[in-house]
Amino acid sequence: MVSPATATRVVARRSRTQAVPATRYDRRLAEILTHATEVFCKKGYEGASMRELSRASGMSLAGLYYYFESKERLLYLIQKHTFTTIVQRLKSRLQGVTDSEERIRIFILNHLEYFLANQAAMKVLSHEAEVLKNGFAAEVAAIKREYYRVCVGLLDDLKRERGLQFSSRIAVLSLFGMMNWIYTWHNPRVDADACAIAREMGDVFLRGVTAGDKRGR
Amino acid sequence: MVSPATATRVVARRSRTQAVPATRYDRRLAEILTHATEVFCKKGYEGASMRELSRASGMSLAGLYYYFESKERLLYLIQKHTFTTIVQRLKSRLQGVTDSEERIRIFILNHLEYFLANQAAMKVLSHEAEVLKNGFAAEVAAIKREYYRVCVGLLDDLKRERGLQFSSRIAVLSLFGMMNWIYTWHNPRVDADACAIAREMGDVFLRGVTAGDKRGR
DNA sequence: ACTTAGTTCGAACGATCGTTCGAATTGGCC
DNA sequence: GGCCAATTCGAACGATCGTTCGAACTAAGT
Repeated sequence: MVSPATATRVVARRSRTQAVPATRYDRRLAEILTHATEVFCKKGYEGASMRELSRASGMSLAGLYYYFESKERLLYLIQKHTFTTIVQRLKSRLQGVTDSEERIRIFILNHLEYFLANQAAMKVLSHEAEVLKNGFAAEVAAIKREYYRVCVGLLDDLKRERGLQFSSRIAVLSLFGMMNWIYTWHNPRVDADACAIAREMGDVFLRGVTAGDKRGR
Repeated sequence: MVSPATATRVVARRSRTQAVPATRYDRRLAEILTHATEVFCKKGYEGASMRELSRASGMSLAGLYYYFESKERLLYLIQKHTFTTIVQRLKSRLQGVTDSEERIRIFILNHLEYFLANQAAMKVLSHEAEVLKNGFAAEVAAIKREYYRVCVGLLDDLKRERGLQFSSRIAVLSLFGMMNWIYTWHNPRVDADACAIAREMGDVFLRGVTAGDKRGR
C-alpha cells in the first residue's frame, strides 16, 4: 500500500548469491532509468515531459511515481548511477598499474570507453550538470569532485616524477573538455572506436603536457 | 500598426554615418537580446519562460512579441549574432599573419577572449546547440561548419609545412572541446585571464600535435 | 492641435506541465 | 481458491507554458 518511491531501500539479498536479478522492483526501476536516459538525452531534462517518459518506458504516467517521487529525483538517480559506475571501473583498472604515464592513459581510455558505450547516460551527465538543486546537486557534485581529484593526482605524480611545471587545474580541465565534448560530435559510422580515439587524445595531451618543460610559470 | 517582428528589416541609414545608434527599434532589440541571453544562460532555453524574459528585460510579456515572433527565433537571433561576430573577429585578426603556428595561436586566443568576454552568450551558443529546428538550425549550423573548416584549414597548413601526420578531425574537435568546456569551470576570481589560458592551452595543443611525428596512422 | 505610424500593454486563449489519489489489477504465498 | 501486499492505472488537480488580440499609449511630422 505504501509506495517506497525512494529507490534507496535495501536490496533484498537472496540466499544464493545470484547475478543480476535483484528484486522485481529493482529490475523495473532499472528499465525505466534506461528509457528515461534515452529521452533526456534526446530532448534535454527540461524539454522532456513526464508523459514522454511514461510513453518511452511503457508505463502509465502515474505508475512512474511509484518508483521515484519527482522528475528531479529521476535525473539524480541516472546521474548518480552513471558517475558511480565510471569511478568504480576506473579504480579497478588502476589497481596494480604503477607507471604514471600508463595510469593517465588508463584514465583516458576508461573515460572514453564508458562514454561511447553509454553515450546517452554520459550526455545526460555532462549536459544536465546544472539542473539538480540542493541535496541532489551536492551528492553528484561530491562524486565529480572526487573524480576530478583522482585525475589531478595522476597528473601530479607525472609532474613530480619528471620535474614538469604546468597548471594541473588547467591541464585536467582541458583534458575533461577534450573528452566530454565528444558527445557533440562523435558519429559511430565515421569515427574510430574508443580505443583509437583514446590513443589519439592521449598522444596529444601527454606530449603537450610532457614536452618542453622550458617555462617557469 | 503592422509589427515587423522579423529583426531582418533593412537598418535605416542616417545621412551622416553615425556610430552605434541605429534605430530605436534596433537598440531596444539589442537590449532585449542581452537580457534574454543572461536568462537563457542561467536557466537554459527550455527552463526559461517568456515571462522571465519579460521581467528581465523590463518589458511586458506581450511587448516582447513585437520584436520577435517566437521564443525559438529569439534564441536564433542570439546564436546567429554571437557566432557571426566571433567569426568576423577571427578573420580580421588572421589578416596579414602568415606563420601557421602563430595563426593557430590567434585562433585559440580569439576564441577564448571572446568566450570569456561574452560568457553568457557563448554558453548559450555552446549549450543550446541542439534546440533550434529546421531553418533556424540550418543557418547556425552553416556558420558552425564554416568556423570548423577554418580551423581544419589552419591545422592542415601546419601539417603540410612540417610533414606531420594526425587526424585533423580529432585534433580540431579536441581543441574545440578544450576551449568550449571552459564555460563549465571558469571562475574569474580564481582563473587567469583569456590571454594566459590561451597560452597554456596553445602550448599543450601545439606541442601535442607537433612533437614526435613518429606514428604512421 | 491633429494625424499617423510606431510601440507597449492587460487580459485572456488553449495546451501542456509535474504531481496526486483512490480504485483496480497483479503476483506470490497459505 | 482466497488473502495480502505489491504494483499499475485513469482521471483529475492547480499551475504555468507560449502565443494572440485589440486597445492604449508615445513620438514625430505637419
